[in-house]
Amino acid sequence: MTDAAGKFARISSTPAYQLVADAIERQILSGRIRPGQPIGTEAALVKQFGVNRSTVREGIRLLEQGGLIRRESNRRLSAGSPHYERLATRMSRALVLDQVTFRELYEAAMVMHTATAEAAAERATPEVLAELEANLAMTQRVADDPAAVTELDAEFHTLIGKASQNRVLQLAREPTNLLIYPTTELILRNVKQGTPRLIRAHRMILDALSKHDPDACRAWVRRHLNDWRKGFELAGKDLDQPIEQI
Amino acid sequence: MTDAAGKFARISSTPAYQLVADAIERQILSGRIRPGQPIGTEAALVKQFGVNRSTVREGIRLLEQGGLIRRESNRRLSAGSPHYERLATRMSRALVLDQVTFRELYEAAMVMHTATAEAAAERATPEVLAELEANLAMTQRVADDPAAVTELDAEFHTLIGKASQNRVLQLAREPTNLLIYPTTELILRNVKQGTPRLIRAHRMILDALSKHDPDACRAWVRRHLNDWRKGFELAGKDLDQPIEQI
DNA sequence: GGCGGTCGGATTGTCAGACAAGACCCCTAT
DNA sequence: ATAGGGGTCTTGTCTGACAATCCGACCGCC
Repeated sequence: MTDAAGKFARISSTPAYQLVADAIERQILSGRIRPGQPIGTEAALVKQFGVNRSTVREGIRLLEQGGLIRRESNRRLSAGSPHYERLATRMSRALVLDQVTFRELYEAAMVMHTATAEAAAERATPEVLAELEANLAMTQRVADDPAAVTELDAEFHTLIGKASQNRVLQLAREPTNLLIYPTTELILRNVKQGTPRLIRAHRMILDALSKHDPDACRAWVRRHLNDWRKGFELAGKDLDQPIEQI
Repeated sequence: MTDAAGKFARISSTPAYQLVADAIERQILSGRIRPGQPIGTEAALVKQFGVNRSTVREGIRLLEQGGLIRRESNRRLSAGSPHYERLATRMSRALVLDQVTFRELYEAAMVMHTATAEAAAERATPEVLAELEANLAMTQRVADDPAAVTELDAEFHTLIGKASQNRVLQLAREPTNLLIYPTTELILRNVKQGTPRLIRAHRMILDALSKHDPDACRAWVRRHLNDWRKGFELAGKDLDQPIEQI
């Protein structure tokens, strides 16, 4: 990017509130302030940085949205590791704004969900299996309520992510989960076979997980996702359409 | 907010600056304000929302960090779709703070990078192939500078993401890219065979992409990642260690 | 007529100070 | 010992102000 010798570096004066935010961020990332530990009061920060309270507050706001700082119930600010859920919503929002198509979503979900399921089959603990079992039982109980089934479906897949014990995969997967979620309800309402097929798929996936059988697990997740795609098309949607806002 | 009659309303008491941020965010997400379009001036927002300028500014800061709003060269604020790079750094930061291990990173990268490469083999355009070719040529030229090779390696993999034409996968993958990156240099410095093997792998991957051969592409990416893992262990690191900060 | 310099308005970044509403804390009265 | 009361601290919001900068318009000069 830097070419001929005569050019000078692009001048960029960083605003003070940005510097404040950077400083606090470094403190947290370097571990000097542990997650959960309270950040100083605004007055203290004013003294430390030697700037006005308004400036400090603007700097804090920069970090607050990112989740690096969160408000306790007391309104007091403390450092907090940004949790995945928040990041995931942000990611899916970016994808929506970028007008990603359902085909891209489907393809990516296929890759990541099968991989997660495979890992989960190898490592699922009895605790997670119990949670999944409870989830499935609840799904069967509310089978005639598409909204409830949809919600439980999302939870089911999040639980599989948990079972995989791979947080990188979990984070990478979560946005697709969020984006698939709103269409599931639409499908369940429009496609008769939807709910029974969903429950059957969950049953088989859970069985495969219990038996620690990665291949069966992968196969059924694949089938489950294909069902989703077919239901999507049956509901009269086009796969190459951009996904809509949530 | 104000209810004198009884204790009915569970007071949510959202701060005003948060409300301002939410309002602006809705405007952008709903498409009423297109990316790149300037948001009003602070004075205008003050008038619209009926709050003080400080409050408006705090609201703006909330969005600024997320990339929903960005400063033009004029310092003027305009809407902007948050781009992946920024999100990716946020995601990798979260993973670091969560003390994710290298094994998790390796496993997730294996899944997503092979899938991306496969998709890229099917869809790579001549333009991207040319970019990759240029990248590889440059890598060979600076083969004795680990830092430069590392940087070009990261770019190589980002280009493969681009070639896959799947933005969901691209976003999901990017954090692993960022996290692998800093260790690559370490490996290249400590392992003699590192650079030639890296170049050879890139060569083979690029050939497979050119021939639109997904299987070969997948195989070589897999080998490339295994090299990374082995190099990591050869450099005396433990796969089950949490990844360090960037 | 084209060019560069200058000026004024608009906008952002920063500051000082103030006040209300809660949250917190310590102290006391029962 | 516990409930209540008051003082202090902290955050959220507002008012007002000023410097730096940017932008556009205007003006004089070649």
